[in-house]
Amino acid sequence: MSKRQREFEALLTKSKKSKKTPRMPPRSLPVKSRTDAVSSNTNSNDELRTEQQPIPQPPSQQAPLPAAAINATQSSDNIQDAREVRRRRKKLAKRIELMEHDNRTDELSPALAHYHDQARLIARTVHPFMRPGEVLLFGKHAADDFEKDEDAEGSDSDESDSSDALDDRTQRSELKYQYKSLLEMIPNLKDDLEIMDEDQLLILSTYLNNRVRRARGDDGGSLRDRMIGYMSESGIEDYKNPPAVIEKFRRGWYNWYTARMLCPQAALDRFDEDPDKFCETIMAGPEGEDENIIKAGNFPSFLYDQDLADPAQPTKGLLRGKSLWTGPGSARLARGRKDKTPGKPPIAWKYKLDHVTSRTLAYTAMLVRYELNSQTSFQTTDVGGFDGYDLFSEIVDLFSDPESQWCKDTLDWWDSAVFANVPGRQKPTSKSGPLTVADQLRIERCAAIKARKAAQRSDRSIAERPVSEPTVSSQNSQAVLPDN
DNA sequence: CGCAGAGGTAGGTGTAATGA
DNA sequence: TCATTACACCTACCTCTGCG
Repeated sequence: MSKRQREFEALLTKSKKSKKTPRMPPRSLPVKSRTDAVSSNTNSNDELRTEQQPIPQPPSQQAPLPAAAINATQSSDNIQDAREVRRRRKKLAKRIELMEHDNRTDELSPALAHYHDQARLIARTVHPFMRPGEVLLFGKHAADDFEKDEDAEGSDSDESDSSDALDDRTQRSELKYQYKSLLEMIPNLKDDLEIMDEDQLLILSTYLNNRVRRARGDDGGSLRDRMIGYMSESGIEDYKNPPAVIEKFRRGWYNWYTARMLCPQAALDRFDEDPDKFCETIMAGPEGEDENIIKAGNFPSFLYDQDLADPAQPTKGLLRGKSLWTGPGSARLARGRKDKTPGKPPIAWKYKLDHVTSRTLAYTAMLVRYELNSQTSFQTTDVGGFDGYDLFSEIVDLFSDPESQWCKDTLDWWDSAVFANVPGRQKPTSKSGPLTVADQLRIERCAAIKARKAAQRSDRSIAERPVSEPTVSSQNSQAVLPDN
């Protein structure tokens, strides 16, 4: 564990302890007491405040300045600023109070509906195992170091860098990405963090964490039984009639149906030769040449479209599967869900997601992997040395070069085969046949916008390097199409 | 040992949209 | 307007863990 990570852990632990010490039975706590607690907590804010963020005080408590130094305009500005900070603090305290209430009662306050929706989207579009507390602490205390990090990333990495240092940089980079995503998704977060104290941060973290966990649970549940239905489409005669129900503890390597889906695509021939022997090898803990056989980097067969898969080309047919995002009714439709379909709209419709990102795909893959295995409680590790966290990272990494042909083809496929009918989405232009005038104008318009954005990016590039990850979709950044 | 909280599951309920 | 559909997500309940 890196030094910085230990510092985060210590801060997180400290936050938890400081919260637990004065904990009272929440149900018996009268509303007034809770209000008092929230407002009194704002004082402990001082402990965490950085030097760059002076403590705003009401004008009456500010030390008097020498009369000669007082500029009338400045004085007026100070009063305005202090009022503004007081106003923000008040609003924040109210919001945190509601969150604390929701945390305690498991209710959903209507005033926080947007926070609730965005929080549920975190697991789905940023990281299924995000620890909001760690990310927020990182952002609050390390945001100033971002520039230094980016300078360091920009310099040629020293070959003598230890793997620990590399891990540390990777972790920081991931935390930075998650923090920036949170800023995009959670309303007012940047402003709130500036004035938020330790306890408020903990309440917000718990609020986000509860919703991340629930969204993950709900999505897993909705996939659980659908998975069995999809098996009948494997195309292999022996696997076309799976049992209607396979209990969770009988999945994984305990039966051929789920085992074949978990088997690495590259090892399917070996699996088909003797499925029982293959399963035994995995469950006994693969050794020697087989040690890495089911490591996350050897992508399991369920991630492939078996009609396209080609042993000579490991990426062919990869990541073209069914959709969590457009609902089960869409899984067998050529262009995804129809625009006009009875029933409550699925996730992609609700959040206006009109394309996938590496992270939404990785999230879905991880959930499916878990639903196929025999574990009865959610864990990232599984028999045979498999690690779900690695699977997530490996899939995100597949898209690290957005210019690669595979990356473009895969995202194009998702655009046309799954998200083609999302309302309000730009319809992809037909690749064959003459373009209409509107098509030509649209292409010109897109090209002009792209050129303008590229120019703006290059202007900013000195002061601010772009995050390497693809943009996370959110309600605030809807309709961002991948650059392909 | 009891309590509280975290993390999980199953099943019921709510709801947005369609179409008669 | 109302029945139907197909989904999201809420609720109740469970187990496990940490703490006093």
